[in-house]
Amino acid sequence: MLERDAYLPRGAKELLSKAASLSTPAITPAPRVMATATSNHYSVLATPSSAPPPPHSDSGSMQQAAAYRDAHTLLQSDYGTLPVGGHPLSHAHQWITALSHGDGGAPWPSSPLGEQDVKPVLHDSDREELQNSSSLQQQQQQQRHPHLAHQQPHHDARAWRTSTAATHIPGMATSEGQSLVYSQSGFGLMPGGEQGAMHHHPLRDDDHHSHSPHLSEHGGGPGAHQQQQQQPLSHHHQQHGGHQDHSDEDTPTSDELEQFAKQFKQRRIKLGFTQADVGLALGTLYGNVFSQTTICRFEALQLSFKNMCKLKPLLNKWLEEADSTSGSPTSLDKIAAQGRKRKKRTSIEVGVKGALESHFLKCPKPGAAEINSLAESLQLEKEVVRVWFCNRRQKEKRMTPAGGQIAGGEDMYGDTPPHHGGQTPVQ
DNA sequence: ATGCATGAGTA
DNA sequence: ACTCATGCATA
Repeated sequence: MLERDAYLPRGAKELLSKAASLSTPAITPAPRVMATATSNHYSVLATPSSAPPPPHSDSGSMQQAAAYRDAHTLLQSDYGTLPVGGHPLSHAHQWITALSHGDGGAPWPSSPLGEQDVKPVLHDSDREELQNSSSLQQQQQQQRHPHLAHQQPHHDARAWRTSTAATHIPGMATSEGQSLVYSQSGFGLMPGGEQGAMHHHPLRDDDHHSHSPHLSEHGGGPGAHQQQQQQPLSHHHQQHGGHQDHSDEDTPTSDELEQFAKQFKQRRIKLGFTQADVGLALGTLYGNVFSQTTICRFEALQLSFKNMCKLKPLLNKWLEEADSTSGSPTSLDKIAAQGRKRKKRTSIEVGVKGALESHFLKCPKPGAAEINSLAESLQLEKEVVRVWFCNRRQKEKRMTPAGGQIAGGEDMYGDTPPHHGGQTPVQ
């Protein structure tokens, strides 16, 4: 019940807390300005937002860092304040409402920041390209799941730490923001190369579907991570047959990644940067902005193997940059932000969580019906329950070094039905 | 540091 | 409807 309230824009309860993570050490090279928390967000009706005008609006790209922070802060607490054409978004589940209903061009014109996108290096043309950095992922993992047993040295999320399989990631050694075209396909099949003979043929269905991308630009509005897409690069799934040794240096092995993460964190701290700073810098330097969360997870190795591999080069480059420019202020730019509506985070009570946990143990992949009943009994939104399970599964896969479960691997739960399109076996 | 959330791409 | 990458909002 409480949860439900959260959805409503009534702004019943919103504590604007923010800032916790934004506060950063004072060691940063760039002048940072902390924005003062404005005020409301959800309480659209409660208090008319007072969008303060941006201090700067030109494309000066210098103190964007500060600007960004400001912007960020404002935006965050400003969700419900968008004066967007007053669409009556008051339906319970319309959190994400508005985003792209062309109401005038800019989805979130209300941005008090004024910084639309002043990125020196980013332009529409770029957006498409640079985005590709975050594109390699899922397919691979998914496949390993069902039947990867012998196909590849599954370096999947949970097992990747244990398996020191030497995986190569072709491509992506570039040092340019725009050339970061990671080839994920190579990733998936490369194992055969070195492994020798475990794979039947060069390409199984694995690679051909691998490719893409997805970018999620969802809530990350402010981050401005626009869509990422990778280039059509012809799936160069180079076979393993004499696979060229990537002359570069990216062939992250689990150990390497671990080492790197460790090192990275240390350096970062020594240089006086926060995780958030790094994320921002990556955006301005290479076009892909990442949040503090992602950097944090990288350092904590809480990302999937593939994801780690993808980020490593970027972070590595940033390290070099930061290192060389340690004395001089680098350009900490920003990125424009767009506000987006995001549902307020639902807090699930412990008791309810326990119930969910129990069900999870019994059935990690509940069918729609089951989710429904669960939702009812727990008085949660069905969507919330669904998402909870999704996140729960992800977490399991993530294999945080903490629990130390690192399963050996195979499939944890039954996955999608082998054939015959009809999910929801459980009913 | 982490929980809940979004969304692209895919099955 | 799911997975996976990613992140806002929070603890």
